[in-house]
Amino acid sequence: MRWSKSFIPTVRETPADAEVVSHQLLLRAGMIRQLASGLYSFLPLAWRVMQKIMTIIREEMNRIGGQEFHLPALHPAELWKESGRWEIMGENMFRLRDRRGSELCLGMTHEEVFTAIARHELRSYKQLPQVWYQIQTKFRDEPRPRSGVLRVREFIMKDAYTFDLDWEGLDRAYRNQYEAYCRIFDRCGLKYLVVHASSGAMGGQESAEFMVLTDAGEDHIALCEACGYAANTEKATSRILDIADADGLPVPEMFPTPGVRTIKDLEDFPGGAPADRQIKTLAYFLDDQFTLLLLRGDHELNETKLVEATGAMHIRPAHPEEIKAALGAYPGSIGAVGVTAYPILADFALRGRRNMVTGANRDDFHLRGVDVERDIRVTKWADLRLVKMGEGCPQCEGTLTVRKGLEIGHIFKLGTRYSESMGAYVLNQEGKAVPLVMGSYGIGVERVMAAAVELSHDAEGIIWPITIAPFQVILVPVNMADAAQRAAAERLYTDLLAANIEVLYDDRDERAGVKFKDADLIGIPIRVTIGPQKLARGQVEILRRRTRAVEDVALETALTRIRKIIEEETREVLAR
RNA sequence: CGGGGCGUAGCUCAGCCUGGUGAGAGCGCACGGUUCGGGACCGUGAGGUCGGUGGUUCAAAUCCACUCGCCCCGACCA
Repeated sequence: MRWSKSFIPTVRETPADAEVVSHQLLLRAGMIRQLASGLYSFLPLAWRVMQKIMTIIREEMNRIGGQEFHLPALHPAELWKESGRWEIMGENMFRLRDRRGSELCLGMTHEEVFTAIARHELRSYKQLPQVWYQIQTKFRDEPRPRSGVLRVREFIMKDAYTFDLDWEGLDRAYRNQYEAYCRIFDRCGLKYLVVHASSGAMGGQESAEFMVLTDAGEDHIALCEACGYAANTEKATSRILDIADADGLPVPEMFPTPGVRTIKDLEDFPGGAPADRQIKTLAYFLDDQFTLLLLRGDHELNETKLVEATGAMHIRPAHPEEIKAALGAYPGSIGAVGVTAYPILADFALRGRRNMVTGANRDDFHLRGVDVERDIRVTKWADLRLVKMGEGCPQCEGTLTVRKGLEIGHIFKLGTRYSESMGAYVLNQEGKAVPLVMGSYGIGVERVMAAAVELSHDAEGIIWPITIAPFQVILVPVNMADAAQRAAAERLYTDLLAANIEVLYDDRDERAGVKFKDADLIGIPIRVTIGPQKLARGQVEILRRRTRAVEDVALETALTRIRKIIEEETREVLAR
């Protein structure tokens, strides 16, 4: 490709509203442009990268027996009503009506449609297992699109679905996908982590996320260096030290705490208590049921765990006025002692604790000497706590650190969640109808591209892993006005093309500095420079973007050498 | 949805607080010239409904109201 004929609109200055590195660099490299909030156009350079990623994905999916489909993005509402997700997805789903008034939605994911195909067509265990996938656009009306291409409302996802007769089959399918994912991300040159995850709105039993560690990510991952435990904090558990409580009072005692509203206030208040001796009381509505949630004062609620523990579909914190009406006090003075009218969920960390301090349900008063199990009618104990940096690993004696991660892939063991709700059954060997056991597996294509940028860039621009780079080689004659340089460049260009090497030929009539800056910015792994001095000696210069290592080679042997370097670079991507 | 911020040339921004000078700068773009291995220099030029609507005023980019859009921080997910 000749640069002079290409559309590669690089920009010098970083656009003001780009915060994360991948957003800034993809914009500056002339790869993406924003159309509206959460909607991006992919320009030719970006599309080349995405196609390479998709090719790698296809190869690995096909390798494990995957069969590629292409399903509609527009779905009838009935399908989603059958699975129950028409309600669950709420505002995140784009909904519309056709001219006859029928309800439709834009697909957020494709469990429903694939299951609908499966239930019509799969009848016998003899047809199993099946591994189906597609690479297709998904629509999600995100409450807050952000970080460039990382969180958007329309994106390309590779989604795969497996159908098996039984759980052993699903385990195998899941394992295959897991390994395929590892190969995909390895080949894309990403350094990633596999973490235990919550399955959220997808439902199902077990799930794992593929994460790239970067501050641009939105997830928090708890890691143990000692044993390798890694979990999304939505799911993570931890070991915390037992606290030995002194004997308390025979009965809780109310005391005035004027102005005390927070855990911190009460710590500082004379006669108060350290955070780990306080009971934090939160009021939530769980599907319209007012509920009290109890945690240790220094612990934070994990809403994902709350949803999983209760099965609630919609949760929200209660408003101050609602709390006042229910308990007789405003937040800051509420507690669960003596409360019988509402369910009370308590975190395991409060079990057996005595001599605690909590709100008295009277503004500006607290209770001391509270023995949790004696004084509070807990309806359910659960793990509700968000793990924190520095707590103990749940699997070994190590310590957890918490780091930010970007989710690039997620695999789920769905089980029979969809096959049962949507009636996808096959006959087994005994002639008995059994629900298909399903798995679902997703990769965000744009995120893979952005993650590569987040992980691999420098002050000058992007450094693409050669496996997904838009071009393998960029050829830059330093001065197009020099006939000798131009002739040499044209010849090498023709040779590279003939050798099937992906080359971007910077034939623009620009100064060398401009070309070098642009080459660095768009991140082509191998730069071949043709300049006056070296050319006079019959040589060209080869520079590697990542290491900046430079070597001069004879013009005649350049092609061979470049081929060799491409092989080396490719090997290095896989080795990293 | 709650909180914060921003909309002036293709891009980055100044001007606004304290209304009134011919709406500006740098970069980019076009043309001419000199340059030519790390975003060159000189000259000339094109380019704007100051996000939109309404209002206040003799006078609005500037003040007020409404509205649209975008970004960032918190609850969702590839």
